[in-house]
Parts: sequence; C-alpha cells; structure tokens
Amino acid sequence: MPRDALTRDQIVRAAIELLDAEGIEGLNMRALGKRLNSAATAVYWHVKNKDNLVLLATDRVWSDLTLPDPAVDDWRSAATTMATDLHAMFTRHPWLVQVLAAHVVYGEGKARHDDHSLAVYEAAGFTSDQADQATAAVFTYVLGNAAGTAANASLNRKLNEDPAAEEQLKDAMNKAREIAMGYPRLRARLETPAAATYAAAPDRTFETGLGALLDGLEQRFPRTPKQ
Amino acid sequence: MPRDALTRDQIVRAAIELLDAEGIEGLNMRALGKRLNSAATAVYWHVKNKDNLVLLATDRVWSDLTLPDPAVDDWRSAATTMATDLHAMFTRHPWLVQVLAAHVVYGEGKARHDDHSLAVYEAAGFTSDQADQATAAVFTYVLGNAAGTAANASLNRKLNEDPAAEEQLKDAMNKAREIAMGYPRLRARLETPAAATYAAAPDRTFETGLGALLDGLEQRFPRTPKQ
DNA sequence: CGCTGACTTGAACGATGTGCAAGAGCCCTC
DNA sequence: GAGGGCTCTTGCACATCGTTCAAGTCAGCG
Repeated sequence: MPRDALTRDQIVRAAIELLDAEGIEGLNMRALGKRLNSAATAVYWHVKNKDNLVLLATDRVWSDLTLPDPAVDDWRSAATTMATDLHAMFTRHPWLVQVLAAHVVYGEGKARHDDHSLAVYEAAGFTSDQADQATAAVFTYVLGNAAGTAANASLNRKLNEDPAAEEQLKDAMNKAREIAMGYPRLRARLETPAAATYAAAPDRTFETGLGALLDGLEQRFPRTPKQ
Repeated sequence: MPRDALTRDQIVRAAIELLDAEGIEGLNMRALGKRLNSAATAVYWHVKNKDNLVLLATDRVWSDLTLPDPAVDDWRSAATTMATDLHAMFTRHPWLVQVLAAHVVYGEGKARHDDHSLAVYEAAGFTSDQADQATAAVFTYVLGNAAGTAANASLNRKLNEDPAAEEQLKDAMNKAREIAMGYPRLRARLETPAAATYAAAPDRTFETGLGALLDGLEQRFPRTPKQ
C-alpha cells in the first residue's frame, strides 16, 4: 500500500461533509477530490460511481444514530425519542430526503434502525404486524417532515451564496402573499398578528403531529403489554 | 405573433409529460426541445430557467386536483379523500417529492389546496390553529409516504431501461437479505410466509397510518362542531 | 534489481444548462 | 409595398459535470 492511500471510509466522510455544507447539487467529484487532496478520478478506484457514493454516505449517517433502550422506558417515550433523533438526523443532513426519494435504500445502518424500531413497538405489546405498520407510519411522518426542512435548508444556502437572492426572495414572498390573499382562510392567517409566529413554529407542528399519530396507533392497536 | 409560437402552458405540459415518463433526471432541455419540435434554447424565451420550469410544473399538477365539498360529508371522509387524492397525485408524479424537498414551493395551485384543507378541518370544528396543525400533519404524512413511492418508481424505470439492472437488483436484494438476517426481528419477517405479502402491501400501511393520524388529531383536539 | 499489483493522475469524451448574436416571421405604418 | 420594429426561434459556444482509459507512480516481495 502506498504511504497515504485514500480509504473508502475517508471518502465517504468527506462526501458527507460536502453534502452537509453544499447540499446534494453541491457535491461533485472534482470538489470531493480537492477536499481529499487528490485527483477527482482517484475516487473511482474505491467507489463504483457517484450514486453509489451517495448511497454509502446515506447508510453511514444512519449508523451514527444512538438507539434508546426499548425495555426501560415506556414505549411512548422510546418511540418519541427514536422519531425525534431521526428528525434531528434529517435536519443535520437535509440531502437525505432527496436520496430517499430517488433510491430504494437498504443497508446495514437502516436495518439496524428498523430492527430497533420494531423492537420498541413489540416490547410495547404490538403484534409484529402492528409493529410493522407503526414503524412505517412513524418513519413516513418523520420523513415527510424532513422534506420541509430540506427545502428550507436549500433556500438558506441560496441566500448565503447569492447576494441577489435576498431581493428575489422578497419578490417571491410578496407574490405568495398576494396569492394567499385570494383565499379566505390563508388571508385570515396573514392578517392575524400570530402570522409571524405561524411560519416560525414548524417544530411544534412536528411534535403535535407525531403525538397525534402515536395516540392513534395506541388506540387502534389494543395492546396486551408484555409481562 | 408567429404562426405556431410556443406557449408557456404548452411547455409546462410537455415538461410534465417528460417528468412523468423519465423522472427528474430524465428532464433535460434538449429532450424537451425535441418534444416541442423546437430548439432547446427556444424554451428560454418563455421560462427563466430549468428550475423555474420545474416549479411551474409543480404548481400545475396541484391545480389539477379536485377538491371535495367540505360541508356535505363528515369531516373524516373529506379529509381522507383529500389525503388519498394527494397520495394519488404523488404516485402519478413521483418527481414531485424531490422538487418539494429541494425548493420551497408556494403557488396558486398549492394555495388553493391548502385553503381547502383548512376549510375541511375548520368545518369540522377545529380552531384555525388546530386546522393548521392538522393540515400540516396530514400533508407531511402523505408526502413522506410519497418518498417511498418515488423511490420505487425510479427503481422500476431503471429496470425498464437498463437490461443489466435486473441482475444487479437481484444481487442487491440478496445482500439486503443477508444484512436483515443479522437482526432478529427483520429475520423473523423474512422467515414468515407472510414475508411476500409484507413487502407488497404498502397501500394498507398508508391507510392505517392515515387513519391513526386522524384518530389522534380527533382525540387531541376536542371539537365543538359547527351548528 | 526488477516485477507485480495496488493505487493515482491527466487528458479526454459526452451530456447538460445556459448566454448571446443573428435570424425569421408577423404586423403596423408611411 | 417597403421598411422598421416587435416577438419569437435558432445555432453556436462555453462552462461544468460524471466517467473512462491509458499511462504513470509507488511499495514491497522475489
């Protein structure tokens, strides 16, 4: 082995850094090469192609999640913790949503996470079928939420990079406002002093929706708690 | 005006067709030009750039949705209809998820839809704040579900286009299977005869999750029904 | 020392988004 | 009906990107 050869792991780490900083359209092989102090094409010896690299990065961030003990706490808090951690992961790595919408992903990291989620619901007394549904529903909800986060992250990046973007955004917001004024319920929200708060509180919405979803699952699947 | 000039509307329609058929990475200006029997760059007179075109397409498909009467039926069925129609829209246009994860979208079509969703929940007796949360939660859930649909659509496209893809998929599935065998709950699902059913029934999962979410919202927001 | 196999490099190709200058078609006016 | 001025189209060109490939470099083993 040459002195300081590239590692697949090193490459994946660098790719994640780039993805986090620049988004998925900011990741390109030449920039990656520069960050690794090597030619862009050197990466191709370690990784099949860019798509594959992105998939490796995707599974990597999944493995970084810590999993709550399914036995100790009540299942609601374990489930909430998992969902919140997932949500945090998507916020840290907004590009993930785009990857998950474009590729069917199934690697070690996701398997580990899925299995643990099933464990949480089964420990709560759900049947394995019900645990499947609960896992899928909660994951789905968190992922949907992440799409909004990702879109905002992309917008913020544009605002930071392009000095003219701020002006354009103001125009776009005015146009959106004008459109909204044509619809009674949207207009009412714009005219309420709470309008400023409304746009600024997506977190509360995440929690409320998650709570409601868990309530619904609890009620829908009568459990016979283990032990 | 020249005889058969391009129309913005015509362009957007062609773009949607291309997006539906080839996915978001299949849409490129030269292919679009060919479909319109014009030079690729002719489009730029009608549309600022590709991103903008995609945004126009996005809002266009939103406008195609039909909205249920919020007054007549009980709110559950109105809400379910809206969610199901939205889900169907995402299935017809899988690229939408990727767009929504990359851009903050707000146009006429989405405004109309949002307003109507608020109407449904407000007619059910939710306060405007609760209607906001319900609208956001349900939309989020449907969008998250669509990510899975989109990923599958992309995979199917690859299978149709690339004859070697089938082999690769088989390899990937074997590897996934091997990984899953290392986790007790995933393994149990693979070993159950229901395993085949499990993967094939995402629709049921959508409905269950949606039902649970609505249950939870209903329970969480005690309503004083109008009239 | 030289061979082999692991890795890196640079040049190059094809695809893609987009700017630009020149053209084409239509209508209006003199 | 000739010219001027719109509106719209075209072809060319450039920059950027993913990726291939042949040629290089280097470590260690015989």
